Amino acid sequence: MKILASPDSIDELLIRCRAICGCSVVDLANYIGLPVPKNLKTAKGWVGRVIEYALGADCNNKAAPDFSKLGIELKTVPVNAKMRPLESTYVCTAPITKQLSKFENSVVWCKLAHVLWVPIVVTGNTIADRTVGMSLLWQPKASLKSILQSDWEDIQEYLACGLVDKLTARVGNYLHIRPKAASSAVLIPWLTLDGDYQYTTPKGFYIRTTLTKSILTGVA
Amino acid sequence: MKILASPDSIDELLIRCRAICGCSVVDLANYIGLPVPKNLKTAKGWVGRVIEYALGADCNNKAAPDFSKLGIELKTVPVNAKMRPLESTYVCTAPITKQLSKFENSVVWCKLAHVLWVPIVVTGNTIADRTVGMSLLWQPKASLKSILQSDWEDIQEYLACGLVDKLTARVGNYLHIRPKAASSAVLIPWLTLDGDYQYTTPKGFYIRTTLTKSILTGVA
DNA sequence: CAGGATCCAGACGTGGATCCGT
DNA sequence: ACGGATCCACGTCTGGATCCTG
Repeated sequence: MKILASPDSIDELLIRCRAICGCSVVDLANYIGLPVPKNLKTAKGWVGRVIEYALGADCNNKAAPDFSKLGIELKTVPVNAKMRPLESTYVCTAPITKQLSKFENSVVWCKLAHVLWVPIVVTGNTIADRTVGMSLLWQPKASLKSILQSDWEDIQEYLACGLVDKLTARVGNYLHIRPKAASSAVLIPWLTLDGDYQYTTPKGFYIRTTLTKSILTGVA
Repeated sequence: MKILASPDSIDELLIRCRAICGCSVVDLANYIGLPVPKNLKTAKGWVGRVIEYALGADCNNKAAPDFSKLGIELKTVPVNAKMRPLESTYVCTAPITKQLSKFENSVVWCKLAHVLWVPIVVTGNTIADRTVGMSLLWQPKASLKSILQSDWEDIQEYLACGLVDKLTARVGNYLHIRPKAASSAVLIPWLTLDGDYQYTTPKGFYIRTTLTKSILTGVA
């Protein structure tokens, strides 16, 4: 398999982005030497992995940004022909205990502060119907950061108040919470304000398509 | 592979122990359907797993006793022809942060409160030279419990005082600390009293052969 | 169509212990 | 001989996301 080193500069990263723009994801995978699954039902993260390899992201690195030397996070997002995002975007796992009190120190902000968005244009139902779009290196404007922070603080508020079961995907303007687990059967304990244990499915932070749409159109 | 249910009673467990007493470990593994490695260098925990299957211990159960219905922990211990233990016995991982303040609530005590010792008689250097000895269902006498507690408290003292690097295998009469990791390259952070981070290899609680010898001879 | 459910790969942690150099 | 180093299996967790149903 062809392994690319992590890019040393933003210029190098952007050159790589231009190089894969327009490519079919299957062609990219073949070039790299990654096996191509029949469909994405049982390989949901496969496209993301292809792009990681194609751009030389440091795969298998935990809490660090994908491009560690540059401090940049990579996010692939499926879009239709009009560049409208088809899915919300996973950001990171959400501890169901209260996090750090400052948004700036949160994993969410760490991930979203500097992102390379790689749109994947979806033109049909097969895995062959996915091509790489034009990448966008992005940092949130101050106004957006405020909204994200406010969403994040709202969510922390639910946790601090022991309202885990009331914390649904409906909470949050741009940033919200969704289940993140192998299935709804996976349960983790959390401590209520009464000191009792309750159980809930693990959660993740996601951003809504309304926001990714604004990002991809250059509005955010 | 032949899977045995967890025993429902101590009698049932002891009957199983008698049934495998005298058996070659390789024969047992073949009967169960477990592949036999060439040697133990690269399969160090293999004998323990064979005995788990042979007795119907709940494998793959985390903090719980091996025989969950009975609250009994299973320990295999290699011994020579004179029943002298050849190795110290691993008890559990040792958090390098201070544990609970009461020995009775510690994982160490939880594991050692009720143990089924299965001696494995080692008569040579090959994997074929290991046969199951006579098992011993055991609970520590009060006098021993005091010593274990004292050892455990000494160790907690080192941790509380931020003396992780001074906490070697020399500390403790019967219970002591040893490295427990894939290699000495594995490092975990710990917080010194000064608030600094330092790194150390993960540790485990072990009991010395002097103690297991006393146990197997019925003295402890 | 959005909220909830689900899926894979690979890293990591833990329980099972024995190896090995001084 | 014993203190420190090491090895496998396997369950769990995390990062990568998309599926699916009312």
